Amino acid sequence: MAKKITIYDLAQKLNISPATVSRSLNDHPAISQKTKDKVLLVAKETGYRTNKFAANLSKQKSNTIGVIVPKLNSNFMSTVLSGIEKIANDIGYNLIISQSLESEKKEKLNAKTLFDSGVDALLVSLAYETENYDHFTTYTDRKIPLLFFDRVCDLPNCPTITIDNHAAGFDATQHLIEQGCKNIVHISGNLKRSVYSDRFEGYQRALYKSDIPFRKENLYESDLNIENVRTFVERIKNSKHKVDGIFVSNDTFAVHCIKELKKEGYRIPEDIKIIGFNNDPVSEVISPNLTTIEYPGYKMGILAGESIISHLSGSINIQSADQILIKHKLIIRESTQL
Amino acid sequence: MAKKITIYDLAQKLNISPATVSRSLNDHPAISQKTKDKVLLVAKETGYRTNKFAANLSKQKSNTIGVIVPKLNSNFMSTVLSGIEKIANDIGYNLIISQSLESEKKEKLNAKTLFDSGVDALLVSLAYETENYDHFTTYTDRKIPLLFFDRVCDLPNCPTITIDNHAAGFDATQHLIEQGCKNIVHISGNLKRSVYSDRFEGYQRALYKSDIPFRKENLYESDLNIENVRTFVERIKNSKHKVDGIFVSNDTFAVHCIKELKKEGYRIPEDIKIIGFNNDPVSEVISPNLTTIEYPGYKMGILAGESIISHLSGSINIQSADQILIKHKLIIRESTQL
DNA sequence: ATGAATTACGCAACCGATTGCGTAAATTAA
DNA sequence: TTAATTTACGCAATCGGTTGCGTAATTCAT
Repeated sequence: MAKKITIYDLAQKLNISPATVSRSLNDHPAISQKTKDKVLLVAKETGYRTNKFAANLSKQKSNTIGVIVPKLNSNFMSTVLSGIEKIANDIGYNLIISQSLESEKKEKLNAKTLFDSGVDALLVSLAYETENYDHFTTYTDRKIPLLFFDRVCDLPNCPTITIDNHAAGFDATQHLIEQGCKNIVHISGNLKRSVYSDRFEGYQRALYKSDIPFRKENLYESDLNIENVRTFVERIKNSKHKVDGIFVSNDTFAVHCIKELKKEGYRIPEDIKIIGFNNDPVSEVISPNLTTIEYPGYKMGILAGESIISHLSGSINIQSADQILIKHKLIIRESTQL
Repeated sequence: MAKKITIYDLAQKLNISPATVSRSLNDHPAISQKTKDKVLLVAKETGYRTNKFAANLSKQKSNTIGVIVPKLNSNFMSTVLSGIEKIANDIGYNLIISQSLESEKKEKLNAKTLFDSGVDALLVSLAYETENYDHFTTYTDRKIPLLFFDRVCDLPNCPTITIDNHAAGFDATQHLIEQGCKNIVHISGNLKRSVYSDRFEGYQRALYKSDIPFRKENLYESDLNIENVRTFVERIKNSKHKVDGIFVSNDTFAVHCIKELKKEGYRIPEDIKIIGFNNDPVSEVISPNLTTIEYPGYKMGILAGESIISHLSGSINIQSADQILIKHKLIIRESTQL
């Protein structure tokens, strides 16, 4: 059971003051190199470890970044987190990760807990449900850097990182149109979230541009839970107007649609063409391979990390509310091409 | 910009001592209900938030659990983390998550950082590389609960959570044998990790039990990175003895093997039967659907969380080094059955 | 009513590092 | 050699709760 040794112990051993020890350890310019060396040496020998609790208290910062995500266990989200962690780890920050499980209530709770834990910054991807953003004012009031990624909101002066979902939705739909689709269904997530509503608008704009009328019944809003695939396929089957293209806002859902449609005897892409979203690993496993929009999660994580760091280090003016857009890319595979 | 208010402020407002405020806030029995009520009320009104830094310092605990995983972005690991987070969150603990990226060096660094951050407990799934476990003695010395899951090691008095990999490897192989396979290849991860070596032993035992000789060339050890699929398939093709069954220690790798083998003209399961491991979502997307071993990640996370919590709350004797085994299950699908 | 037993709360010493301010010591200038 | 700078370090307050111990206040028993 190793003894806890403090700067006071070191000070005593060296016959100097704790203040000097502290400054030496932090490489403060007002301390001579000779003294620093002595301190560092003894610190090594005794196995001194700085007590973060004390340092945090006196500095009022924790070297910790909080993250709230809807759920950890999705390929996209864990990839983003992986990127964030990489950056945080590289510069010596810890990451406290919590999930809202798509519940606004839990999100509020997590925001509060993380605040009380004294995170130096907060990264958020919103829950489906969240409509009210008051739980973040605690942060903005105290000038704690706050950044939204993927599922963002329009809070003033809050940087966001997303792809251009509007353009991506447009590109996806446009691609289907170019492949000859005349009656395209769009399966969307919760339209309260701009990620989805933007894609939906892009979809509409593409239709409009090609003089294809938008039919209300061609919009299918859901939580993209694959349990709903069945219902959706029924709807396709019973559709008055023959559906020949589907733009799904999520690869996993798209993949299961393909499976189900194939069971129903549809040929893909001959009868129906399908495009997904995210470029999830499953998109290359399904047969036919799924055309999709690449949504670079890791890069998003890296950028989110870097961006929040730069805010923390104060190198960026806190008022400079930036909106980072990451490039998406259309990846054409078999599900939309003969 | 809200003012920071402390227990001293509350004390002043109420004309009582900070000690009483503190005890009231913590529902200490020595304080009358009347006083507690008054304190709570004023605390609410003024928007008092306890300063965790100070509390941590004086209590020498952080209400934080550290986690080190090889990588965040795998379906299995993020599912486990999701379970851990659920438990931690429910009982008011924060989770600091870091990834070793399969590097022993980084794992050591993370262990040190988390220790310095004052985590109350540590959950670890080891990196491929790790052979030396000295970085954990800091924890055991200080009696900080330490638990390994999935990729575990045999440190004395350290609880572990795994499935019975030996039995699972046996079941997988036995299943292939029952389906008529005579020459079964095993694709394993790094055999330094017991998860993999146990499965390998199970594989051997199953062969032995059916009087099938084990051929050295039928063991393929790799990092299970799908870039190696190609090499592996070549090896199958050029094998002296016709391979008719493959047991892969990882679904993702197995799925890509199927893709590649199909390209080479092999029929699955007619020519070669394949069984994977993990029951990853992709296993139900590939055609033919992949037979696999279910490895309940979420449950593992839940158990890991609960177990470490019980150690924390001291309800379990610290010496009671337990080894929790989670039940696995053989899931038979098309890739092994005609 | 009075001593004994409870109950309710305050005092003050921590927890361990940080930091503004002041000053002795060392260096330079005159 | 002495005064003016500069350098190097120490003092002591501070961050905000927590908690052992002591005592005043209240309740109970007789």
